[in-house]
Amino acid sequence: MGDAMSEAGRRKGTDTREALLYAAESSVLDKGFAATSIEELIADVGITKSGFFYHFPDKSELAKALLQRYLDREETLFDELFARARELHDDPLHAFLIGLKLMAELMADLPGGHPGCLVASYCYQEKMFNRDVRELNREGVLRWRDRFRGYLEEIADVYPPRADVSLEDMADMFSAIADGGIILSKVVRDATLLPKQLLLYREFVRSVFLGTGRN
Amino acid sequence: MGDAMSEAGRRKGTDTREALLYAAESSVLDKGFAATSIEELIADVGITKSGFFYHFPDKSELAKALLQRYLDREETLFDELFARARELHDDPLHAFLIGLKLMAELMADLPGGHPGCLVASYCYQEKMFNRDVRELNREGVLRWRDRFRGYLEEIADVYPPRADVSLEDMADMFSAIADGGIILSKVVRDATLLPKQLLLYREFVRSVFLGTGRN
DNA sequence: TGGCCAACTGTACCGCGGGTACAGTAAACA
DNA sequence: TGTTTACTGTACCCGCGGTACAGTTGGCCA
Repeated sequence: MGDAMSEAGRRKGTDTREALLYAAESSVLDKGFAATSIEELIADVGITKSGFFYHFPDKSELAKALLQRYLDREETLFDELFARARELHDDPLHAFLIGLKLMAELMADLPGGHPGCLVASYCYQEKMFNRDVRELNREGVLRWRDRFRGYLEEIADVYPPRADVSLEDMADMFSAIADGGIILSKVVRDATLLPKQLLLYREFVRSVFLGTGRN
Repeated sequence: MGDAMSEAGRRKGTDTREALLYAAESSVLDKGFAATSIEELIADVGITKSGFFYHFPDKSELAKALLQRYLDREETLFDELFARARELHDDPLHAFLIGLKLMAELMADLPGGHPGCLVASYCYQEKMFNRDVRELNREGVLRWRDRFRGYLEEIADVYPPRADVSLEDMADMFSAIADGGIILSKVVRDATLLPKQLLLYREFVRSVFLGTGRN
């Protein structure tokens, strides 16, 4: 497809594997896992069917590797983004708000809009996947929860929050808003909706710890 | 499967069609549209392949009918729920907050948790569907936006909101939270997460129009 | 009573794609 | 020189979407 990471200068095994995963990811996000044919992937990458089965014993191993790669990438993205935010402001609340702003800007700058979240994609095809993959998905979301709960608890030590909101639920809310915002953007075909939702979440966090400046 | 609406006392055409849609919906939400085989549906319903193609010229017509039916059902659910809320309180803000509470309770009472949102499912398999179906999906989400924006504008006439939040974005936020909350609940396998997210959205709406009681 | 029509069944067939099973090979490395 | 890595080539099975009809059955209507 003329994409980066297609047939061009490869060779050397791990590159082919990486190219398969790259091709598979966009196809899975567009059509779903079941409709992503191995034949299509090997055509993109320029190998034979035997070549595919050399790298992945079956299609479910592709699914697993794909999700693992996705979760790892998200993890390092969050690490880098919130580390950068912390460099820009030492206060945990303002650092977090800066991090959310950076995230919104990042999402706004994606050329064709956000390509989609593999966790959500897999969620709506869960019966296609074995226990391993489903557990991987679950652990991924729970790691996001832990990360954000950590940030929020650190904030709550400095800024006592309103009593009646659970920090765990607020942490989960980020995942919900992100996944929901991606769906919104994709279905309505308006790439600005995802960053707007992230900024609304930011507003909510602000109001919980700083108040609305009203009443 | 011993479900309601399987082989039992049917006959008479529209019932068979309805049974096919019923069987298709749960399968699509579990495995995705592509992995939902016609053979599986006709086995559930107890007809032959020819019988299926009598009701739907091809699989994509099944997809369309399925989504249409889903959107209609959601529409009447929202209508009834917020009409009931309006009966319980005449003030638009408090009626809306009651409506969100009712919605959260409804979601909490679903036996096996929320089965999933077809809009989200289709969104992650968009390339499988033709322009008709994609447009139907888009219009469905835009109708949700209009509905909630209507509620929020009515509220804003009485309770001047904080200047820096867009009512349209807040309306979209409901869809995002609902779809995100469903994904959260399904992936983590904790049915309480969806109602919790809906109540957090309720908190946000409250704080925007009534303030947090802080600062 | 006859005829029409809706709602199917039955049969037969095509092509694609996932998956299996090997045997063979070219290049890099040790 | 031999082994390992990363493949290619060939051949084949089966499930499933989809096509194409011809035939059947029960109910309603004239």
